[in-house]
Amino acid sequence: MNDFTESTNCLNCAKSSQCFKQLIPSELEFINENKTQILYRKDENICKQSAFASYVLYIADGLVKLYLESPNNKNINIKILKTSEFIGLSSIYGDNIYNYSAIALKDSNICLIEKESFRKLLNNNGNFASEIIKWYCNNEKQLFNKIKSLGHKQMHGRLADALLYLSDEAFNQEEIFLLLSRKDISDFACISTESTVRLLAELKNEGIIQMDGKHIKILDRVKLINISKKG
Amino acid sequence: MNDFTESTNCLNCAKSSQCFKQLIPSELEFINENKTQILYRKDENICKQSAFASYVLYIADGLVKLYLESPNNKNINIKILKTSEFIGLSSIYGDNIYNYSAIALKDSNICLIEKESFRKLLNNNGNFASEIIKWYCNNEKQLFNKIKSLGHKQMHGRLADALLYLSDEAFNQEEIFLLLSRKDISDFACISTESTVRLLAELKNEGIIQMDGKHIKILDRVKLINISKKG
DNA sequence: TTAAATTATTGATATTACTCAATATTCCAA
DNA sequence: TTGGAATATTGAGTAATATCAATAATTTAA
Repeated sequence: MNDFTESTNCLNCAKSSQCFKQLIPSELEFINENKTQILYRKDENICKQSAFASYVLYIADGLVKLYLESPNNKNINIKILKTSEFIGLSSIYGDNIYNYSAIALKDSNICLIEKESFRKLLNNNGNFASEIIKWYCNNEKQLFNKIKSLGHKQMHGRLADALLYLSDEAFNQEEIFLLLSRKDISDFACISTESTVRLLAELKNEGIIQMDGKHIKILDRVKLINISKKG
Repeated sequence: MNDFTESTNCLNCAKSSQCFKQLIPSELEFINENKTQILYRKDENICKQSAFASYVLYIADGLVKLYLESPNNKNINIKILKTSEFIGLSSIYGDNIYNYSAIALKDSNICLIEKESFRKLLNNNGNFASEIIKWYCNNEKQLFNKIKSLGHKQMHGRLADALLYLSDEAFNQEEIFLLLSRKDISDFACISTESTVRLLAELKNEGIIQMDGKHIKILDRVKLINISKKG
């Protein structure tokens, strides 16, 4: 963590998102004055669905799981966020509450940015706002993929989608699966934990994945994509 | 339709969205020069999933169904858009293709706005961009609701969600259900058409809805909300 | 290190919801 | 108006998947 103590100043932050590059120095200074950085330990709650949202959160360094909470402990995992990503962006103009919960998958440095300041920057700097819109374009596509997976696919297809997502090269250096329980995986696929276990065993038998405890590796991505397509 | 012939000029368009109010006259003029208005007849395709997206579409007047296409005619209906709403916003910065298909539920006047011009405005006018971000905040919330509905709810809850959405007061003057087939309703709930028919009959028997052919009216919204909550 | 708690696994069963098939109804065009 | 196509409805059978229960393995905390 020590290499980030130096970057608590936004002006020379090494983990800056593309959108911040659109800001002029005085604007960056403005952000810097209206943010706090907090270290969340693994498994700590970063934000809670339905809670009052005063800040936009930015992952200076870390790994975070976003999920929707439902009654009966039936959560839905939405995605895993990495360094340089935002949490709770939509609270800027939405209901002033977080629409989801977030938990640290490993120790994470999170910047809390005053919502009001963020709004001011959006209004004053169209390039900055455009970058945020860019983020939303991509975000929407991801949510559509989730909806497609949940809408009409059955177990096999859903789990394939979850595994493909979690093994995406975007997470290359992170051993994501080591940080997830079977329930986490099933909450990504939105199937029962028992079904997840059974299907994972199947995939292992078929040589599509390699599995040893929490360690899971995709051996045959093409077959997995086919399972996903077949639904 | 006739009362819109006069508003093909953006500067005095009566159906202007909140975001356009952020534009100065020269910017409105700029939009006006880079858009075309087209009348789509009921049931006509307005945009097609995966097709090349050159325009951002704006509903000057009409009613449009957005849906995701999957193989096997298993579509997923996402939402119904009314006058003053955008279609295909995310193609501005995304993959340059439409992420969904759209069809006119009734005759609709659609403005096709050059993507490049739209981008230019976003970059130059933070207030305009902020309004678009506002739209995205709300959009995200809706998609999360969809995901919650599809993730762990079973038939009854899903259909309740679909009916609650379609009977929302936001559509007050539109007799939405008259424009939808049973398959449309089931594609909103993501359940089979046969199940939809059976459940609708149940709801009618229980006095929760009134139904006569395509005409459906919610009689007991509270009970429907309970069904939705119970999942 | 050991006991307790949590998580993972497996099997059997029950529920859910789809598919298929048959029929009825509605819509549409000639 | 009338026949044909599309849509809606109903029933029966089946496939998919969750739940429950029991056990095993792993993790955690004292």
